[in-house]
Amino acid sequence: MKIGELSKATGTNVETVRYYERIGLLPKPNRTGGNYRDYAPQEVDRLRFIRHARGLGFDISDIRSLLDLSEHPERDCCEVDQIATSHLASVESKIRQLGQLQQELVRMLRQCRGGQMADCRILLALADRGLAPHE
Amino acid sequence: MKIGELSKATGTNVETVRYYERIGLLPKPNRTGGNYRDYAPQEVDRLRFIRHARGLGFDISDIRSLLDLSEHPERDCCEVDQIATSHLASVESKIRQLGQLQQELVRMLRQCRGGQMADCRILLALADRGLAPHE
DNA sequence: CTTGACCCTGTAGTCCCTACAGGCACCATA
DNA sequence: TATGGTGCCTGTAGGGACTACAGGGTCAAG
Repeated sequence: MKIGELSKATGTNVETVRYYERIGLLPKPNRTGGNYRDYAPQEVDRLRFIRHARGLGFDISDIRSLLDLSEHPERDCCEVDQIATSHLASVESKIRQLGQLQQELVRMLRQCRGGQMADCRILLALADRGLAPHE
Repeated sequence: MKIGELSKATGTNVETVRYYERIGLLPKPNRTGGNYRDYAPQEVDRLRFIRHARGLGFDISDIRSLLDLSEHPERDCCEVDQIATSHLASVESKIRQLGQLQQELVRMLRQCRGGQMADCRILLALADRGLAPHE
């Protein structure tokens, strides 16, 4: 299976496949006579796994761990649980943060009554306090 | 006012201040005899504005526009409104996406009953389908 | 006069790709 | 057999928004 087919089968950009190989997330495949990468069918699964995990926001080092772990079927799966749990926590904290941003943006926008820049409430709101989006 | 004071007054990394200057977000300040940057007080406001907007997730090019607009007090503020509105939309869509991720992660984690890697539901869930986090 | 905190420039690294440039390999068609 | 088009190869640079040095200069206090 050539890189283009793997790419299509998994919905992954060809450049990304080569990138994953470069950083060691995908093993180096065999090569054909013409020096083309020649993938075994199970690489489709591995790459789907990677893409799905990336789609869920796991970072590459998490995925590296998950793949490593999955290659030791006899070991306990609590490490996997840990990675997923901590990722969930970070997703949830991001949701909370964004919720606050959203509220602040809504508040800013509600104050805008049109008019001139000089009185723009949005710019005022942005300028007003220091860093803190909270409070 | 030296760069370190500006940095403290705004809670911005010194390197970041120089970076903003390099990309033209902050004007080039005067220099002292010893070639130190010497900031006028209003730069504190400008930098606070920038950091606040960044904290709200506006990207640099948005901020550049907002700053440009704020320098034309006679113009209509609807462009500002537009930038903020479209940013709000993107925040809201990010929130929706993350909400879906969260649900999928929770679902995955609920299925984990501990045990061995070979039966790990989380790995299964990650491997199972193709790309789609949805459905 | 030396120490230490601060400042300077310039460059490289981070993360996760994406996008070339310049060149082979392969297959179908004329 | 020539040719064209597509796909593949390597290697490198870019992007966004910083961050982190290395290798120096400046300044105030002791």
